Amino acid sequence: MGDVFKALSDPTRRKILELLQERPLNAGEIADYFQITKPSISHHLVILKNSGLIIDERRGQNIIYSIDMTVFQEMMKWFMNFLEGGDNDEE
Amino acid sequence: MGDVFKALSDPTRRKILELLQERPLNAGEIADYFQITKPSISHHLVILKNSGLIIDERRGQNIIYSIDMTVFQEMMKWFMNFLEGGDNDEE
DNA sequence: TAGATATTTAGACAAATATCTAAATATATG
DNA sequence: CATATATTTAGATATTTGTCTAAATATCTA
Repeated sequence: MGDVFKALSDPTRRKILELLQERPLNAGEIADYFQITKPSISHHLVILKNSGLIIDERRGQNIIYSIDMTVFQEMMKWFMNFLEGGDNDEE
Repeated sequence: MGDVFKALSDPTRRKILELLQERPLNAGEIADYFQITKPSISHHLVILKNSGLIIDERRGQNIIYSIDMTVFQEMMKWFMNFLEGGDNDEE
C-alpha cells in the first residue's frame, strides 16, 4: 500500500498514468511522450507495475501497459477516511 | 499539487495525518507517537504544512497542528478522474 | 539463422531525502 | 531577568531515487 503512494510521488509516473487512463499503450508509445530515455521509462513502468497500478501484457514485440483500477479504488477509500472521519488501518 | 503526492509518499507523514484525523495535536504529542527525534518530526511537519495538508497555530508554548481538508478534496478529484474516465489537467 | 526492432537489465552517478546532534528561537513563569 | 519548556533551524551524513549509457533478452521476418 505504501508502494502506491511512492509510485504516485513522481510526476513522470503520474503522467504515465494519465496517458494510460485514455487508452492502453506500449512501452515505446509511452516513452515518446517524454524527453527521458527508454530505460528510464522502463524503470518507471516497473515501479508502477510493482505498486499494482498498472498491468502489462506482451503482444508480439510490444509490451502493452494499461491501468488496473483495483488499487485506485483502495486509494479512494484511504482519502474517504479523511473526508468522512471514519476509522482507518494502514500497514 | 505535486507537493501533496510527495508529502504523502512517506509512511511517517501518512501516520501523522492519521493521528491528526482523530483530533488536533501539538508537535510534542505527535513526536511521542514515533521513535524518531523531535527535529525529524518537525521536518515532516514542515513538509506537510507546505503541501497544504495541515495547518498550524501557536497557542502559548505549543504549536497545534490540524488537518486542512481542502487539499484532500482536490486529491479525491484526481482519483475520481481515473475511476470515472473523465478529463484531467494537472501541473 | 541473421538482422532488425522493442524492451528490459545492469551498473554508475548526481540529486533528493530522512535522519541525527547541536544550537537557536519563542514563550511562560518564578 | 533567569531558567525551564516547546519547537524549530542549521549542518552533517547515510540511504534512496531518477537518470544515463552499454549490454542483454525477446520477438519478428527475410
